[in-house]
Amino acid sequence: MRNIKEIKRKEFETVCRHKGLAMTIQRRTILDALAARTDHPTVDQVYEDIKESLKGVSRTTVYRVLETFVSIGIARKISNPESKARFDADTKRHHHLTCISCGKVLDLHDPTLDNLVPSAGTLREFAILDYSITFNGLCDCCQHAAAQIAEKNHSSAEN
Amino acid sequence: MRNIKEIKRKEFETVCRHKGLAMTIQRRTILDALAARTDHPTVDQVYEDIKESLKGVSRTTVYRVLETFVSIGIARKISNPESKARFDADTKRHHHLTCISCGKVLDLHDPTLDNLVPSAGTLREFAILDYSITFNGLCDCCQHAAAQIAEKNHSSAEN
DNA sequence: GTTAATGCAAAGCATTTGCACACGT
DNA sequence: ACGTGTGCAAATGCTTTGCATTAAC
Repeated sequence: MRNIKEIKRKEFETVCRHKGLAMTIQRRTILDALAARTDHPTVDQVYEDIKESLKGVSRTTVYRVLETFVSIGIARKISNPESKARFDADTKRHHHLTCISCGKVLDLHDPTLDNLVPSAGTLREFAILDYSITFNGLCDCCQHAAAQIAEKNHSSAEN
Repeated sequence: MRNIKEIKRKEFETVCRHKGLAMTIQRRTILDALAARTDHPTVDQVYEDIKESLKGVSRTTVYRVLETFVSIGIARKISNPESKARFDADTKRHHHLTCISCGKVLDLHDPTLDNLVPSAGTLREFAILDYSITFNGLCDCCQHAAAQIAEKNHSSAEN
């Protein structure tokens, strides 16, 4: 089994041939950049990642290409409470750990969470196609930062 | 037991006294408007709801007041892939049914989904504070609309 | 009377759009 | 060659900010 980048590229080429989409350098590069990250980059983060290797590329193109990926099903726009969109090349069922302090979004693959079904009575005529759980909390860094602040307050309270 | 509006107002008054926040007409009115809806309104929708009864209120105030509500814990900003923030006065644990066709977000209260814990091995140094499940699918209306289109295609295929 | 909250207008980001040019098929 | 995709710049939409005024405590 090849790496995720190779797999995504194949998937993309198949869809392109099927739908008559052009395989431009921009689309290839942006797909590679997206597949290389597991932290759900924003449009700007993807742009930063590719602008060195693809001189002259515009932010507009990154916006448009990412939307194209979502519409053909090889990427997803993930829900988050920030004011900017975040994208994910992983379209398999998985869940998210969202840091309420820094906004980082981590993937959580956990088979024990992959077969939830709401109680029959709670669903009124709604046909579920998929679902995703968002766990909100504090990531490693932010926990340490919070602990340091608490520590500081504690020692100054002692003086 | 009184209605949600009364309950929210009491909750708000308690927090205000505790934190020394002023109970302005704007805050009361915005809280009432938010508590009166179950469909996760945007800032603009709240503004539209109150501008008649509170002449001269500004959008800026609605933005600031809703953020205040989130920071004191009497409302939540909900995750969604749109580019605008949506708010929810229901701060109890609950889940969402999101229609991928029309964008509507319905609440799902289901105790069987309220005590999920990820497998120990899957969590790397992340402190979970809360979580919410988003079920994506088709609401009643959109299912019917889809069925009608399918029906139409089927009968024209017969000709 | 103090301090915090509001309203206004302007600024700030993220995102979208129109149009001419360039590129992939 | 044709039509789609891209780059640029301007426009749009949502949100935030600075500052003077107003209102709550």
